[in-house]
Amino acid sequence: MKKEIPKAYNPQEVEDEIYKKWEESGMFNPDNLGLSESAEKFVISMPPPNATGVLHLGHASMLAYQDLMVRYNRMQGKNTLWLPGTDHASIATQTKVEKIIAEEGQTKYDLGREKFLERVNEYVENSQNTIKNQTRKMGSSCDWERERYTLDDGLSRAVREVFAKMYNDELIYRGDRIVNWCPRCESTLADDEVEHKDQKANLYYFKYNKDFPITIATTRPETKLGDTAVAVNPKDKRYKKYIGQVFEIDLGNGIHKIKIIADREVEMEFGTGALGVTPAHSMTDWEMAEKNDLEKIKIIGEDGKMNASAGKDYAGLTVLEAREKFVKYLDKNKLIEKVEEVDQALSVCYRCGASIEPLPSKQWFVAVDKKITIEGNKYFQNKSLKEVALEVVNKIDEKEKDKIEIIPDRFAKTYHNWMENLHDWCISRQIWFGHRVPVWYKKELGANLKFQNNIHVGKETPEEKYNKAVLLHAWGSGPEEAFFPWLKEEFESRGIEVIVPNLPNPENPDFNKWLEEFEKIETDAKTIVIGRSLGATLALGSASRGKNFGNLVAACTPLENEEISEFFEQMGELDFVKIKNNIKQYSVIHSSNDPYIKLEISEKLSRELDVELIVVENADHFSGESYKEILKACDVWIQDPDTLDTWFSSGLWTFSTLLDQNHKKYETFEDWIANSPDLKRFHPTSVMETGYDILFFWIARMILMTTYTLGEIPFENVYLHGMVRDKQGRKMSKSLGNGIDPIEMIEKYGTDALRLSMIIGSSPGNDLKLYEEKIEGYRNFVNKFWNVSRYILMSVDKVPHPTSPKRGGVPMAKTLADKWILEHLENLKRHTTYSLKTYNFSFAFESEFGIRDFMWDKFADWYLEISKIQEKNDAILIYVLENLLKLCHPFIPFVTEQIWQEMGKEKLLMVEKWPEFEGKENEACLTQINLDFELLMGIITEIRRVKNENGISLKEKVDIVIKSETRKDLTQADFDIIAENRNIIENLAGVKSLKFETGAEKLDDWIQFEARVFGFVNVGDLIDTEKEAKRIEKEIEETEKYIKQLKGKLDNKQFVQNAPAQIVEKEKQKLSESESKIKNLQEKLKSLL
RNA sequence: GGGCGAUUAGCUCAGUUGGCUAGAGCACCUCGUUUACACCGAGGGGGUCGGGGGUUCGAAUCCCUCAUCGCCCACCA
Repeated sequence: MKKEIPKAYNPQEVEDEIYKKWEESGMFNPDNLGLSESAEKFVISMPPPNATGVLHLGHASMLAYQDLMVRYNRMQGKNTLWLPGTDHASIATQTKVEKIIAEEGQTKYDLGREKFLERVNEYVENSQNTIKNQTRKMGSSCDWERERYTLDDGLSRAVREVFAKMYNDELIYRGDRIVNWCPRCESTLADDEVEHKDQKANLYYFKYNKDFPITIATTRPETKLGDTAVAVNPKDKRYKKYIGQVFEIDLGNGIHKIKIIADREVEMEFGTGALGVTPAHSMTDWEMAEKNDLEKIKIIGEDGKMNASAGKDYAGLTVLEAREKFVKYLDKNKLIEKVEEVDQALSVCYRCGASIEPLPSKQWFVAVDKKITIEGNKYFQNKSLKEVALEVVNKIDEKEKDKIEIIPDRFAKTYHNWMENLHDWCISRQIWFGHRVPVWYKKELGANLKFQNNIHVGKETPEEKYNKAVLLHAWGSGPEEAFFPWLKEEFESRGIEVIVPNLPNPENPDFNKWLEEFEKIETDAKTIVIGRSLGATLALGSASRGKNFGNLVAACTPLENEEISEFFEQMGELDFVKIKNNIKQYSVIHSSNDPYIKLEISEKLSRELDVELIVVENADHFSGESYKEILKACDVWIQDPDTLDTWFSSGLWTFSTLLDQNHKKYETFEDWIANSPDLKRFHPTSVMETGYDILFFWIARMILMTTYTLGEIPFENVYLHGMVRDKQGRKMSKSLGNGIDPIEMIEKYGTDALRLSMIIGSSPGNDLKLYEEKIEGYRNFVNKFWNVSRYILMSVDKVPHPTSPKRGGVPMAKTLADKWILEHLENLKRHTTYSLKTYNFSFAFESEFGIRDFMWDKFADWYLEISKIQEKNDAILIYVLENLLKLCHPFIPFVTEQIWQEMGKEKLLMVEKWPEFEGKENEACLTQINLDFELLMGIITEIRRVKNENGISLKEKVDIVIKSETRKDLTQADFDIIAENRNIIENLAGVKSLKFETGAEKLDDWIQFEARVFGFVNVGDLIDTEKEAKRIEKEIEETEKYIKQLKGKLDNKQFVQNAPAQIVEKEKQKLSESESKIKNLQEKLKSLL
């Protein structure tokens, strides 16, 4: 063919084009692979990258491993699907956008829920595009036609359906319990979203008052304002007498009853052995309070500030301010005994790092311990979610085929341990971005609602315009001018008195005074107070805790006048007076996305609701219809304002992505599941490949949700990769400035090089160190491969197609070198296949019989050099190259495909068939051929060495004598091999004439190669005899030592008796080889001196 | 406090059920402008396998212990 091909591989020039070719071929989509129905499947659900920011090395490594598996399996002829997508990542994304708008000087309350969500969606769309393009850059062969996003219409319905199903099975419930609260995110967190940070803290020893008999110790004095008990160990003699007694204390926020209780959990050695119990603000204390029926006083609000219950001295202060103030108070009253520095594990939010406040709150939970039976579900027969999740995963050393196998299996232990200790999962989040909890509350008019807190006041309150409006809550948005005065008029025209109370001065709010005004309003049931949505920069928060503000109506949002008018007409139909008299609060949201009006209730308020609730399985039930229908259907429908934990939707990922996205065809969930073709074809997925850091967050959730919903495991295997770190093993982070940008590396070294640098040296479950020199090294490998191909394509006359002449597909080998390279190629096929099958990716490439060694050392450095000397065998060159390209393709798809195209192939390498081989895949199969060839290599290397060490140029031709003095040396067959391949030795080692001398009587004893070669080569007079003699002396010395060792071993009766016969035999052989070697060395030494 | 992992050449790592005089790549030293490749070729040096103890004929590999580093879990307030 003799082609002109660039001297160096330039990835930048070809990668994009190749990717385009792949994508346009349609072969990423399994439907186009032309496979039969019965073809084995291979499916990976791509762990959806967060819809935030850009692709980092973690994603890049994940894509490299997955694409490797996917390409390998596709070439194996499997029905291969790699389904890509993105995750909305509620808290992470929301936090990110909040930061962005903060730079513009705004908060989410300024924008309101809708405008804010618009901003989020805008942001998401943008970063999704970035991620998608970068995923392509990595060469990912995923099916873009099946791309999904967790907020897609179909996936969202799946979320609602599963929620409803679980609710009906009583696996989802609403409970008023202590939860982890992040004051920064203003949301609850699941237990595993809380991180612990070690830090020093002061442990204060003090008494509540002078008369109190017990000194307590705490690191959080401010919480003592909510104490209702002191716990001691029942065995503690010091306090035994007090157990059961009740003391009254006053810390400035009213009289508290403190009961002395006994609890075995209390450590006698820590502090004073007495623990002040704060039920509302400590997980431990909460449990004690439950057991002992204690009062729970909530003194810290959702905003992280002290509330009214903490007393007027503390209300409105941050926790830290309150702590300082309270310590001062204790100090002033001489109640502090001592202060000690202790180590403490501070709970912080895994997203924003803010300190977590445990708070009691009404939230939605998934019951993990409730046993249920589901018809047609083989797992759930009187079993709990937790039990099933434990049951379907193989333990270490357990290898049941229909169970999930975790690789590496040590993580199975971690999984089981974690799952066993799982508590009910709190799934509601006070985040705006995400799947809204699909629960609508049917408000029975007349129920008593309690207004909570969360009155937000913005500085920009247009006091002049509207006579000081009250802002009731923060969502909704829009031009107040559009509706506010009009709304007031509407009420008044209906004979309702409207009062718009004064706002507290935002600069210096006197909340108590302001609250008093509200108290007054409450007494007048005919009064309505109109609120208006506005940004909240200042929150009243805890100061208003527990207050009933009476009949408040908040109307938010950008309603047009006519709409408002229409709305109130409807309200009239519903007996507006009745509503007025009974509904304490509601708000009206008009969404620009939806054609209907929803009736909603303020965010925080809803948690205080105690109303009948109705779960609506499919919100689309309402869509397309006007709010009239809603209003007709029931009195008032209020959707829960919270959204679901992002892991709730990701937990469905393997199957929600495979459900028919044209979901409106299906009326019921069961119908949808049963009739989605992709779900039938591709679920359960084959491998879940992801980082070990989300084993609990995600893997565990998928197992829970999928076994429950489908009665099927979500995946057969879990392959966990490690984290990418820098050369020192540190995490890559912006603050350290040690991050590597994958895109920058791709531009510099090419995608293939980057992929290899992440695949090599990585093993399941272990972290990977990555640095630029490493990537550079694999760039060199890629270039070497390029040049090997270049040489072959330039020197071969034409690419035979198919390869011929052939013998079972393998071309005829003429020479020893031919046979040798073919033997090793067969071995490489076995080795690569076995390694990939067993997930030993790095091993496939880097080990003794791996790809690197074959391509660079055996093929390029030996075979190609020999092919320049011997009669050229085009068929073999092409055969080896083609096979090597196929074997390497999953690792380095771009360069291999490019070479394949240079060869003039019509079909894409991507869909070529994986090389076949005979024999066992996990055994190296090397024969006499290999030993013979190694003899040649050994002789050549020895001649080169001697020449090199004696300053003789490799090019300079010398005379060489190969001697064999003893009968255990070279056999006649060996001499035949050497003679046959004499020209190779002469060319590669620079030899003028090659002579043999043998003193052996019999040459048929077979012995190992090292002994045969070492010391035979004699280059005569050309060497520095003194230097060479020294070297040989040293060698003799070492060999003698070795012989002594071997003899000692063989003289040991126990060794001969106990060791397996073949081992003993091996040792004997080694001994005879060494003895022979030493004789040769001595002989040589003699001839030198 | 509990659990897991790591510790092998200057660096990054192999070393699969215990059995080649412990290997590779990079770096290093010497030599080399042979039309595939200097992103290369030839040759070479370099390790008490973290320390100590044990099991065994035999240990980098199995057991115990100590040390250092890293990670995960946990309500010592």
